[in-house]
Amino acid sequence: MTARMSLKKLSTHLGLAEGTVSRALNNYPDISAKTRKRVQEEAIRLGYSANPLARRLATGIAEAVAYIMPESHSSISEPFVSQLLTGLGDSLSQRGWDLLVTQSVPAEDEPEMIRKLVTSGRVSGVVISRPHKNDARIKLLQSAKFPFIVHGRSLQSEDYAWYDVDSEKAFGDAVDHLVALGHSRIGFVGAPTYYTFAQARLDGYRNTLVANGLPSDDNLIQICELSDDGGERGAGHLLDADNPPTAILCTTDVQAFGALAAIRARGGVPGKHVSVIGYDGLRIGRHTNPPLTTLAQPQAHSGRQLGDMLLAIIDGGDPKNFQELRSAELLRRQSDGPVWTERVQQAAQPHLPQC
Amino acid sequence: MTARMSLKKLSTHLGLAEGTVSRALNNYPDISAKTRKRVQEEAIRLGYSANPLARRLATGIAEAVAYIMPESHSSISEPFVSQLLTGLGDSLSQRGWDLLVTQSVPAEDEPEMIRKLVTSGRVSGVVISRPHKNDARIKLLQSAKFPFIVHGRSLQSEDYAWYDVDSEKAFGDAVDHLVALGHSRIGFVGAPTYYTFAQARLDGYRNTLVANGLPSDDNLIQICELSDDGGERGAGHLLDADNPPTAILCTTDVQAFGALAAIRARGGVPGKHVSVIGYDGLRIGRHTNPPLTTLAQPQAHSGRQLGDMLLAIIDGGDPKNFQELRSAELLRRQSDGPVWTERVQQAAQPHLPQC
DNA sequence: AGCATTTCCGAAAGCGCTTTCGGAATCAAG
DNA sequence: CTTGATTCCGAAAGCGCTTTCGGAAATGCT
Repeated sequence: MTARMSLKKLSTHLGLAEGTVSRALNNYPDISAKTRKRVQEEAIRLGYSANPLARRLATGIAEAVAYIMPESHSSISEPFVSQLLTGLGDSLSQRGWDLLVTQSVPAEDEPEMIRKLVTSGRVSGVVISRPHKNDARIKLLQSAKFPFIVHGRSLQSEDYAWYDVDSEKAFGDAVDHLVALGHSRIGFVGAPTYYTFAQARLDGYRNTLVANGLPSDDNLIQICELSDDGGERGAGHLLDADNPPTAILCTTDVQAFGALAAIRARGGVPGKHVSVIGYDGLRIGRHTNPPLTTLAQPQAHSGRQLGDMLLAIIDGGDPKNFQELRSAELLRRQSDGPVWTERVQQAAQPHLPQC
Repeated sequence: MTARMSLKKLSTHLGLAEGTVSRALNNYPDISAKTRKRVQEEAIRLGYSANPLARRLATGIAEAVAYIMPESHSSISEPFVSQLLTGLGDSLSQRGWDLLVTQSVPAEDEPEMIRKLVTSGRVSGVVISRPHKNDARIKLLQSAKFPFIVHGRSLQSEDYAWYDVDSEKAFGDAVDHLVALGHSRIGFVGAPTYYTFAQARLDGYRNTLVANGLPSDDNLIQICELSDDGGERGAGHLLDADNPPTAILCTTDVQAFGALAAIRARGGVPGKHVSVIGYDGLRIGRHTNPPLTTLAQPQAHSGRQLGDMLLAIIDGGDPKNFQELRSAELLRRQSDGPVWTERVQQAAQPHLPQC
């Protein structure tokens, strides 16, 4: 590999001052069209491109944003991270910016990590996932007046940018759907409610229950961790109680996988004896036993969207103008069905809705 | 946020020269223990830490490495990416280095992207995944004498660093296992063989077949894409042919999920009528129908390992000394079983091995 | 032709650090 | 009390760019 071309070499080669060449390359208006053309052509001919580190130091623009990895309690790799990063990378690469991935080290807490990140000047903005209802990171970034965007929302979400899916509404839809299928005892496998999304989904479940004239029974609610094991435990408790639910709503697909297992372990057939509905729309849900009915969020391009919005904010846009709420749709596969009774069973085999 | 502390301010505050303070902070031996202590304490008291961009420019060390995202043909998000990044991040953060995630933009090819990345000076090393048998990226990095490590191997792997799992051996083990269960017609759902891992797994399958005195029949081999749909198509072709296999080996778990679906779609019971074995050890395989028997690779800390090795190479270590071959283990769940025959069925219900 | 503009480029001062080099102060030895 | 060797720190030159500023050259005007 030949010695890297520098501005200095390029400028002496062209017989121009460094500053002139720099301005020509950056399309300053005070450079004649002729020399600008000459400079730019020679630059690409010699394969010159400015050293990003030097440029960043000189301009004070980091040309990079950081994605804060969600804390991974249970070493469950988040299935959405890869997709989100791809989208983010797409968005940033159009501008030639870098995507950093960071996580807090065990020794220090996350706000401290973010504080260091922000003050270090390594990045121009950050995106965070899975905010808590009262998220210290968000407050920190707000008070620092640092550009950021949230994948999700906290309780007070008026003053910053976010991209979220209305999971409260989604869970309402799911309850309506189950009620329409005849269910009146609907269980809920929740996640720790310091997560905003966990609270929202619980609210959607509860509120829609009452809206349908059904009681909201706390015995039908289990809060457990965001893993298949968590879901299995939670659903297990529900099923083992007196007067168990005939349907179970789970906060995430991964939990729902565990719920399916819990039902099968007790000799039941999910979708027949007990309905299960998850949330996320993971493709992998097509392969569970039975295929999982789920609330599918349109996360195909959420990363792209987050990136574009963050860039707009870094460019000076008002964060308040970048708040996007998408909605999830019920994707019926085979884990939901009409409420099961002996009568129905004798009359006819309960039909399984098709995917 | 108060104005960021700079070396200059800190040094005038201390009544020392900038250079002196810098050397004190960096533990140069020519600074007296007394002043060094004074400087370091005052630095942390005032919350000073060097601007990374300036340091990187001055030292010429990028203090960052890049992870090249595998090309995502089919928009299938790779389940292992998240875990790998976590491990990589762990390793790098100990040194305070950054982790960049990059991918090639549609407009340019991957080697070109890597060339730019390397010459830009933004990173001190790169890690790449899923190498081809004859990988242009590897050649490029080798000829540039740039520090890198490969997650996997190419055909010629003597001269660079890699971390890989012996999937040839793993597939041999799987064939032995199936033969021991009585199978003699074993199908193979492969991936494009420009991927080294795809070729290795195919080789392991073929060679072990002959080693067991069985013919290697090309009609039992289907090459298809790395997705559940690909696996379903491939397995479907196998099953629809004359004299179909009684067991199917799949290159990845995701493909195996599709194979399970193909069997079920034809009225068969995977693990009973037709055995299926995947590769990856994805946790999600516990929830398929039936739970997938798989070759589990110990990828829990592969990211960490890759990071540590790359750092050692950047520090001047000889890449040849950093080659690590791990092995995968057969994780029996319920998609494999003895070869199915009418006789066996009449004699007794085929038993399903437990997870 | 003469003056006021405008156009275009060179020079220089940073950006915030690191690192080499040399000299002043300190020390031990004669 | 010298001398030579050490110890410790200051000064300055970068790293490779950007950007402001001022002036020379070219242009417009009357």
